[in-house]
Amino acid sequence: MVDLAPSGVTLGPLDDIVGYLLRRAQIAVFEDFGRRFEALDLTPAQFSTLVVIAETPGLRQSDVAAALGVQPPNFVALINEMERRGLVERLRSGEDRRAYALRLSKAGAALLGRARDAQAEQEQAIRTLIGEPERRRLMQTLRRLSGI
Amino acid sequence: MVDLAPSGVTLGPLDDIVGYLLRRAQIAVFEDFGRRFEALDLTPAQFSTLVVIAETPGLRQSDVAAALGVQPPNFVALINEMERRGLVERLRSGEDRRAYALRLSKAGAALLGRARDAQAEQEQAIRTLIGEPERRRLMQTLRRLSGI
DNA sequence: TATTGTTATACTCTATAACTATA
DNA sequence: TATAGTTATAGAGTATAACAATA
Repeated sequence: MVDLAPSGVTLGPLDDIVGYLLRRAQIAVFEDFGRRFEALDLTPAQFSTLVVIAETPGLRQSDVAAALGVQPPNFVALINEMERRGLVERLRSGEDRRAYALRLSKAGAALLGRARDAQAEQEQAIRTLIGEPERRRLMQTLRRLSGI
Repeated sequence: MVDLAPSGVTLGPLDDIVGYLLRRAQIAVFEDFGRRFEALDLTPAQFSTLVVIAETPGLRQSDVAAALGVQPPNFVALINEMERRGLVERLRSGEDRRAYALRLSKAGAALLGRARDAQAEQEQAIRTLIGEPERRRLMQTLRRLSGI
């Protein structure tokens, strides 16, 4: 006969561990992203791909994949889908005919415009929650933490 | 004939998006965790499970799973593996014979001790990187961000 | 020989439906 | 009829090996 503990669970020490809190916050923010981007039908990976291509049109697939930390084989399916939807164009390079130069289509640029708006709204929600000075401070700290 | 852009990729606006920086920092911190916990053979999910059970011995599986945000079916395999390794004990409850009361074994408590040391070292590395006041401020902000 | 993009594949995480044994 | 734990399964995300075309 063993007794069960009453179900009032406490996370205890977990609530003072940066990695744990980082994970929980990341999940919450990504779920919020999912709700905001549902109508646009864009995942975080697709959104960041559009942003990088818009920033530097003509990049090779491998450069974009490396910048985003995606393995080249996994990036193929991601670009296939966005090309199928008419958001991204693959253009064979004249200099190196193995490589594609990636560009946004008109539709891709238009969708990215709407996506940036949705993204700005999320950033505004974060500002409302923690304040702008704290948001800037958080971003600075997160950049440093990436170098652990 | 299409020109490729020179491969100097810039992430552009992504570097000012909290969600993106959160994800990058979380990946970096979890990779660091992976290196530190390699010898202990513990994943973040296993470590947090040990912590919660140690904090409140006798909890049911479903309570621990809910506290950690793991679906009950996925939690079964996690507990199976830790029971197989002799770290966790499943004890049939007398009050409710459907439920298990979870406890750490001696070996589980010992391994958790070593894991807490490894975890404290990671926390110290973070202190070295960003300073203790900033670490406390970060944790507070992350807790608030989880409520987005 | 090396590199770009690709295919095939496998492994981890996560989510849902449906079962069993108890309540 | 409902709940605790379980099984089966399917979908993402991520990783590596090996190939064709081109350099």
